[in-house]
Amino acid sequence: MARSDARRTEILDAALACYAKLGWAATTIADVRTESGASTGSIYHHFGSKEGVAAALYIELLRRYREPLLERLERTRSARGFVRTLVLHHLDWAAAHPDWARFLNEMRSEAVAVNAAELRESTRRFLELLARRVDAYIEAGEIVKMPKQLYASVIIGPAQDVVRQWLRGRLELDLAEVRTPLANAAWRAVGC
Amino acid sequence: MARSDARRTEILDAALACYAKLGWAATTIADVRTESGASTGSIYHHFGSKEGVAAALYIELLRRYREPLLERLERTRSARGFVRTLVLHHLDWAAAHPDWARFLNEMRSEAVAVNAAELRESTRRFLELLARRVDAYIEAGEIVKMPKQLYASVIIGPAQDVVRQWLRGRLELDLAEVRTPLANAAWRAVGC
Amino acid sequence: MARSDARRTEILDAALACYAKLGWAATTIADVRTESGASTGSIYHHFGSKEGVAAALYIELLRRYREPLLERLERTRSARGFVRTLVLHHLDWAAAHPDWARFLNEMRSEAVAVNAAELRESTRRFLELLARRVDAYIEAGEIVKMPKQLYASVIIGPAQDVVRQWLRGRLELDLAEVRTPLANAAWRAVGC
Amino acid sequence: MARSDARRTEILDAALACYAKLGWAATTIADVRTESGASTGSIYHHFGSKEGVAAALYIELLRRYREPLLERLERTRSARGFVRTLVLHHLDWAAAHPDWARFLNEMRSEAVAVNAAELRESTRRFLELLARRVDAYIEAGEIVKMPKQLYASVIIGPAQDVVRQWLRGRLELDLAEVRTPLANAAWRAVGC
DNA sequence: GATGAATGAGCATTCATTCAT
DNA sequence: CATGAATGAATGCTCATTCAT
Repeated sequence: MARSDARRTEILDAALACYAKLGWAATTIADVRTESGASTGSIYHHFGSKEGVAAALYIELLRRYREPLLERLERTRSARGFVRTLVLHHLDWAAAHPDWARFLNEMRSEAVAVNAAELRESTRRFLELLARRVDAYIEAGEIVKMPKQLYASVIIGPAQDVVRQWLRGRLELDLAEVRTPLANAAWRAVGC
Repeated sequence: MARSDARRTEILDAALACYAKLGWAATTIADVRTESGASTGSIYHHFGSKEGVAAALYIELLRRYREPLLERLERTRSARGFVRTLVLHHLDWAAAHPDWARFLNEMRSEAVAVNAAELRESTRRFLELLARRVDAYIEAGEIVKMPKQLYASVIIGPAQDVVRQWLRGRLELDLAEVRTPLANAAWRAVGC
Repeated sequence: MARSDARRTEILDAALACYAKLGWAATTIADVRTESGASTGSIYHHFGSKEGVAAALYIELLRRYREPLLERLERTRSARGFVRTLVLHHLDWAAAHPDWARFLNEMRSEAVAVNAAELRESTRRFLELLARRVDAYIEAGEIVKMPKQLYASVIIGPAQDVVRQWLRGRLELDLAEVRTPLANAAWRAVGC
Repeated sequence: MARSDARRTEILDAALACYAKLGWAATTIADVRTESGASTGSIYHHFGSKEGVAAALYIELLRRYREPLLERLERTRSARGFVRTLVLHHLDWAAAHPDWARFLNEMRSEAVAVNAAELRESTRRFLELLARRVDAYIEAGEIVKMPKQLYASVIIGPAQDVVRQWLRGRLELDLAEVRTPLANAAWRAVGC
C-alpha cells in the first residue's frame, strides 16, 4: 500500500509537471510515463484512463486548496475576517502554487464531470460549512442579504478574475499589491 | 469579395454550430465541412488552420459582445449607470447567446495566443475607452480609488463567475434573478 | 510570343530556384507561383502539370549541357582530345552550374518518362553524333574495342560519380583538382 | 526480442516489396501495413516514421551488398583481382537483386541524411578497409597514383552507370555480357 | 502490481488540378 | 492568355487503450 501510494504520487507529480510544461491537452500518456518512470500499464492500473489521472490530480489539488483555507477560516470569527480570508487565501495560494492554480482553473469544467461521486460529497461538505458561516452572519446583520448562491461569486469572483489574468501573464501588478484593495472591495460588496 | 465573405461567414457559423454540439476539441474539420457545405480546401484557404477558424470566430464574437455594450454605455452618464450597465450587459448577453458566451469563455486562453496582432489593437481601444470613463468618475469622487487594473475584475468578476456556473448548468437560479443583486453588489464594491 | 516566352522562362527560372531551395518533391506549385509571380492558372496554361514544368526544365538544362559540349567537341580531332573533352566538360559544367547539374542528376529517371517524344529525338541525334566519332576512332585503332553501349559509361561514369559526391558535399577535393587525373584515367580506360 | 525482430523484418520486407511495386514516394504507410500485416502503430513503434523505415531498409541492403563483397575481396590478393572483384560484384549483385540495387541507388541521397550516426561508422570501416588495400597496391607499384578519393569512382563509376541504365531498362545488353569489358576497362584505368 | 509491444480508429493538413470570370 | 478561389482525395502520424507475459 505504501509502495503503491508512492507510485500513485509519482504519477500525479509527473502529470502536473507535464501539464505545467505542455498543457493538459498536449500531454500524452507517454509523456507522463517518461516523466514518472512508471510504465503505461501501471498508469492505467492506477487511474484507468488519462481522464482518470486528471480527475485524481484535480481532487488532490482541490484538497490542497481547501484544507488550509478551512484552517485559516477557523481562526476568524468576524464577518469581515471571514470575507478577507476567502479573498486573501485565494490570492496567496495562487501566488504560492501557480501551477496548481492554473490546473484547477483550466480543468474545472472537464474534470468535474468525472468526479461526480467522489468529489461531490467533499464539495458539499465544504460548501455547507461556508454556508453555515454565511447564514450566521446574515442573521447577525453583518452581511447584506442576497440569493445564497451568489455570495461565493461576489466575494471571490474578482480575485478569481485577477488571478486568471496573473496566471496568463496579463496583469501588470504583483498579486501582493492587490490583496488589500480586493479584500476591501469584497467586504464593501457584502458587508453591512 | 461578397462571394468570398459569404463563404467565410458560412464557415464561421458552421464552426459555432459544431462547437455548440461537440465542443471545440471534439469538432473536426470534417464536421465544419459538412455543416458549412464548404470544401476542406476552402476552409484552409480562408483560415489557414483549425486554430485559425477558432481565432476568427473568437474575434467575431468578441465584436458582437463589445459593440452593443459600447452603445449601451453611451446612453449612461452616471457612475452607477456605468457600473450597472457593465454587469447587466454581461448577464443579458450571456442569457441571450449562451453558445457565444460559452465559446468566448472556453477559448479565451487558446484563441488569444494567435490573435495577438489583430485582436490586441481592438482590445486596447476598448479598454482605453472604459479607462477614460473610470478616470473621470474617480476624479469626480464617484467611485473609490484602487489600482486601475482592478476595476474591470471587481465590477464584472462576480457576474463572470455566475455566468460560468450558469453555462455549466450549475446555477439553480435564472440569470434574470441575479441581475439586481449583482448590479447592486458591484456598485457597493466600487461606488462612493 | 515574346511576351509568352518571357512568362515561360520566368516560371522555369522560378522552378529551378525552388528546386535549389527545397528539392523537387518538396516544391509546390504555390512555391513556383510565389517565386515567379505568375498565377497558378498561368503555370498550368504553359506546362499542363507540375510534371510538365519539370520536364520542360529538364529539357532546357540538358540543352544547356549539350550545346557547349558539342561546340567543344568540334574543336577536337584526336581521340584523346575527344575523351578529355567529354570528361572535362562534365566536371567544368557541374562546377559552373551546380544547381543545374543537381537537377539533371536527380530528375533523370522521373523526367525522362514524360519527355519521350520531345526529348528522344534530340537525344538520338546527340548520341549518334558521339557514336560516329567513336566509330571512327575504333576504325583508326585509336581506342579499344568494346560493346558500343559502354563507351559513354566508361568515359564519363567516374566523373559522374565524383560530381555526384561533390554535389552532396561528400568530396574533400575541389573539382578543379580532379580534372587531370579523371581525364587521364578515362583515356587509359579506352585509349590504345 | 525474437518476436520483435520478426516484426521488424516483416515490415522491412513489406517495405521493399512495396517499393518494387510502386516506388518509394508512391508507397504509403497503409501499403506497408497491408503488405506486412503489422498495424500502423507497430510500424511507427519500430521505425518512428516513413523515413525511418526507408533508412532501416537502406542500412540493411547496404549490409547485404558489403558483406559478400568483403568476403570475395578476402579471397583475392592481386591488384588486378581486387579491381575485378569490385566491378564484378557490383554487376553480379545488381543482376541477382535488382530491387535491392534499385532501392540503394534511388535512396542514396535521401536515406543517408538520417543514417548519419548509425551508418557513418560502418561506412568508415568499410572504406578504410578498401583504402588499406589500395595503399598497399600503390606502394607495390601495382596501380597508378592519383588522389585517393578517386579510386572508388574510377573503378566502379562505369559499372554503376551501366547498372543504372540496366535497371531503367535502357541497356540493350545483358549484365553478363558487360562483365569482362568493364572489368578490363577498370583495370586499364588504374592498373600499372 | 508491473511491463511495454501492439493496436487502429481518427484527424489535421497538403497540394495538384480545375474552371468560371 | 491570365487569374486565384475552390476542390477533395490522399496520407503521414498520433495516442489512448489493451493485454499477454
